[in-house]
Amino acid sequence: MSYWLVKSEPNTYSIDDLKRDKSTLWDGIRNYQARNYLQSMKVGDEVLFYHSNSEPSAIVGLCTVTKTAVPDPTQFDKKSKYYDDGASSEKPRWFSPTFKFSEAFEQPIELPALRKVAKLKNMVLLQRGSRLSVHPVTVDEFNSILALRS
DNA sequence: GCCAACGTTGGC
DNA sequence: GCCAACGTTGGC
Repeated sequence: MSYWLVKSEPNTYSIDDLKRDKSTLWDGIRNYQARNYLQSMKVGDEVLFYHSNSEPSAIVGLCTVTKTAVPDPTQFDKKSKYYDDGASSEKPRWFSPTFKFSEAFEQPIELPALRKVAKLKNMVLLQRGSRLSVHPVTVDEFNSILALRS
């Protein structure tokens, strides 16, 4: 099993939206490295849900991969802001797994708190200038983060 | 709102 | 294939 972290701006799609929807297709990702990670997600993988551009930014919950990636339908939708001219149904470029809501933390684990944890100092999220919106988390990092839940 | 970091685009 | 210009992300 693998562990991941995904970012979302809460005014775009929040953990509460996922809680309400119960399950969601993770679409609209337009970065190749993030795309490759989305494609390698397996059913049962655990995914930390992070609110970016938030006050404060924080890890706010947990979800689970319930379906491996399929072609992201928004790349074919001319009306979508994620439409991609260079993608076709024969040659899709972007892919989306499905996540199921698992848990919303009672207390979000805020970015400053994460920075204080020695074990997390190498975490991708905390690297200077890290903008990657989907990335792997080690099992140690994952467990350290869950241990911070109150 | 500012700006650093980084990815992408396109001219050459 | 280089690299300048530009766009986006995201912390502060």
